[in-house]
Amino acid sequence: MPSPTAIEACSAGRPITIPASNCKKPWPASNSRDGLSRFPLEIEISMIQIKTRFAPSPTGSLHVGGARTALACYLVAKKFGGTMLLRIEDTDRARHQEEAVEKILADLAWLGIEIDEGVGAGGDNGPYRQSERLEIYQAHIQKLLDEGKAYYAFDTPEELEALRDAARAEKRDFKYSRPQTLPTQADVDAARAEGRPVVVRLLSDKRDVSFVDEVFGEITIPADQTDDFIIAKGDGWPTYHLANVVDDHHMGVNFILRGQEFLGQTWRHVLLREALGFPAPRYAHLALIMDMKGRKLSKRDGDVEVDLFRRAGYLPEALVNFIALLGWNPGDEREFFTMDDLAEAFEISRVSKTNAKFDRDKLMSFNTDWAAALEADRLLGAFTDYLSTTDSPLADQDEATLSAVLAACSGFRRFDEVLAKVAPIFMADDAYEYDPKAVKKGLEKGEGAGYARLELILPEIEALGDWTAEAIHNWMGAYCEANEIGFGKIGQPMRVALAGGMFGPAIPEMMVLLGKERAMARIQRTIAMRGE
RNA sequence: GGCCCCAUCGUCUAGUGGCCUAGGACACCGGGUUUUCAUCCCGGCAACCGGGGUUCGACUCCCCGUGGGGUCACCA
Repeated sequence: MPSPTAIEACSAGRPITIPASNCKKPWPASNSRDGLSRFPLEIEISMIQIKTRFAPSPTGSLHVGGARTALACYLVAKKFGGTMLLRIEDTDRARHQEEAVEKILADLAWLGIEIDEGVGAGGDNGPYRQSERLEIYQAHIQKLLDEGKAYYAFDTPEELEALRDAARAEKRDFKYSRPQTLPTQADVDAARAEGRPVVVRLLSDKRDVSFVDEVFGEITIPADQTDDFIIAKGDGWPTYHLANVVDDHHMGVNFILRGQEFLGQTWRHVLLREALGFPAPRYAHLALIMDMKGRKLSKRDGDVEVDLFRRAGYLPEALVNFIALLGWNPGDEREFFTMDDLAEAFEISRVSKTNAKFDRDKLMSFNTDWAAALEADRLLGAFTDYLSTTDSPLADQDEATLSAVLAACSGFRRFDEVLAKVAPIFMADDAYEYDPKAVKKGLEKGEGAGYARLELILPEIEALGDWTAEAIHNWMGAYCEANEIGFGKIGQPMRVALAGGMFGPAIPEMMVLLGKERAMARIQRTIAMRGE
């Protein structure tokens, strides 16, 4: 059964560094040269081994809000040569989804966020899944009980709900009222015998609770807003608050970054932490990401899961760059950042307190820029990764072909656009479809001028010696000049003949991708269509 | 509703009392380059939530109002 030794065991031999938090004067900082804090530092930052953690609950795959938090954890750890830990918070057995853990790991990896310790990385402070740490939590709960800092309670959820309803009806806050005399072990036994639930509540100090947040400054929760919250559920498992505080301490986490939804609940953590005798970590809460209507981002808004962006043809570099700039900026006018650039430039002191709206147009713009900037190798790798999520016939092409496709589509915004542009090329020569509007405009207009032009140029194309984009392009230019016509006069008919529509890569590139034989076949097929 | 937090172009934001006639980027509008789509280039439109203070001087500091968000679980 749980004993104090279990507690000692999990913190044995691990010196706890005291972070320079909890300093009084919060605003503004005059000496935040390290960029880590807007507040005066009491300890040189270089002396502290920073350890951040991302602690998702495995209820689904990673969404952009989680990705942003994880990115901040990664960046802070990396900037200061610290470590980032990944812990899975699965104390709620009902909502647990095992596949979610693998998905989260894959999403983080795709984004380029590397975990130093924890699930998927190992380490000496495990296990890193809360579902495997029950004894540790129970030991701490028992310790609190033994020291008179926590007590048992037997209310049923129904009774609690009734109390809340009553409070609401009277327009006053519901706060759990502590019994005059705390239950004894005999009361516990009696309750159990009666079949009543047995939970444990923290005996909260009745006082205002203050703490310093690195982005929001000093936060104070009035005493009348706190109460004796539950730390152990009826099923014996700890609540989020207890498990979280215990784990952060024993795992050596000293810098907590998380969403702003926890800001108003942090008082529970400080009270718990103090009852447990743990030193204070530094806190930084990140403002939330909203949809374009200003509401909390949800699945109703479409792609909010990282994996969906991957499947939609976005580059992880672009997503990371965009997300990093949601609520943070370097202070100058740079906007283009690699992960390494971010790690160097990122400063908690420059993180905004305002919620940010997730603007897909801007994400698209970043993606376009990144697609143009990425080295050919990396771009090819990303494209291959994208193709692996589709059922496109492109997925079977060799690297040389894929590279040629990418080059032919330079200026593209997203991988799905590349796919759309070259799709006709990778269909059978008698299978791609003609866009009626394009046929009318490029072929039929002017009493079949387009068809006539195709017939005229076919022999010249056949006579072409070099089948390279450059040679084809030169020939087209020379032909237009010799016949005193504009480029469009042959370009439009050729485009329709080659791909059936009015958009796609440049014609020479398309022809090279097709090969001479297939290009000719397509032109012939198109000519044969005349008069049908 | 109580409590906590926030408030500059449509969006992300710069701004730490005079450098602000408020800067950049995306979007949008106009023009240009281009054989198509896209890219790219040039130009333009566009904001300090309101009211009181403080000050010689407020986008910047204080107060109130308004608006928005978060949170008030045996979920995390």
